[in-house]
Amino acid sequence: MMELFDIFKALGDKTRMRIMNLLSKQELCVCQISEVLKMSQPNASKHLHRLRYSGLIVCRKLSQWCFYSINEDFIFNNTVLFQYLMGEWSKHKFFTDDTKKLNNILLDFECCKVCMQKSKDAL
Amino acid sequence: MMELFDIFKALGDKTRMRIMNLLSKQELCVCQISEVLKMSQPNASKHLHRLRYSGLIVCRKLSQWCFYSINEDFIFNNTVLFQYLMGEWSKHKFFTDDTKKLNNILLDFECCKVCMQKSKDAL
DNA sequence: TTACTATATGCCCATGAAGGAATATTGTGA
DNA sequence: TCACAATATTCCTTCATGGGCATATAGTAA
Repeated sequence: MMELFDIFKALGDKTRMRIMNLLSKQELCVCQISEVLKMSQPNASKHLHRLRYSGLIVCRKLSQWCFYSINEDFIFNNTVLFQYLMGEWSKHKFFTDDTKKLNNILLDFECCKVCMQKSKDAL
Repeated sequence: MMELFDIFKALGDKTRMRIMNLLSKQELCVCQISEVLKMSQPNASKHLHRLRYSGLIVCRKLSQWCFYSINEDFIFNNTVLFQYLMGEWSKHKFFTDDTKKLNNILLDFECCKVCMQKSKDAL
């Protein structure tokens, strides 16, 4: 089994929980995450690595961009837990603020217009 | 809100997850937990303190014994999560082994016959 | 009081995790 | 080739954590 405490350890960190909330909305690249969460790119990258290593997220590479998203297997194997998380994230301002900010950045932020287009084209 | 990541941090430890599994079966005192999990009493005590501080469990004192149990408020506020946990605990041998051992100890272990009786009398 | 029991706390050590800063890697385009 | 962009990795420091051990506390019984 994917060790139960590993899942909880991975989620037992403010930053990683915030990342999971963002990824539950849509696939994102590192620069978008570090922008929304106002953190350095290396730091975001490291947390993403951790989440990926724990099996919670997956990565899809497109030229120089890396698009992260929630691992479908994780959702499938932990449906109830994921439902709970979605519920909590939508309930607390702390997370909905991040979500709002994400939406703003998707509209206004220059950095990732190219990669967003690439992402869409590739689908 | 009870901080979401605090819940996950508290559960993101093998020992504490095992304790939660045991307490989901029934109210227990420290000596029973340390016996089942084969760990020192101070160590069990410290983990229980952590779980209590995080709001996951409560303690009921009866003379020199301390009976720990899952916090009903926690269950009420996190029903879906608790369902998930109960499901996982019953699914994996790692936890069901602890549960079996608990049952054996409740029958055979001398240490807590007195306190178990006290516990029942007090209800 | 004293002895004993159950539990809690404090000290210590070793390990691990988070974040900053610099650097390495990989891919693109000129 | 070189320059640049997105991401990953490494080093370092700091801080949190888990567990062993000894000790303190609280409650009971003689």
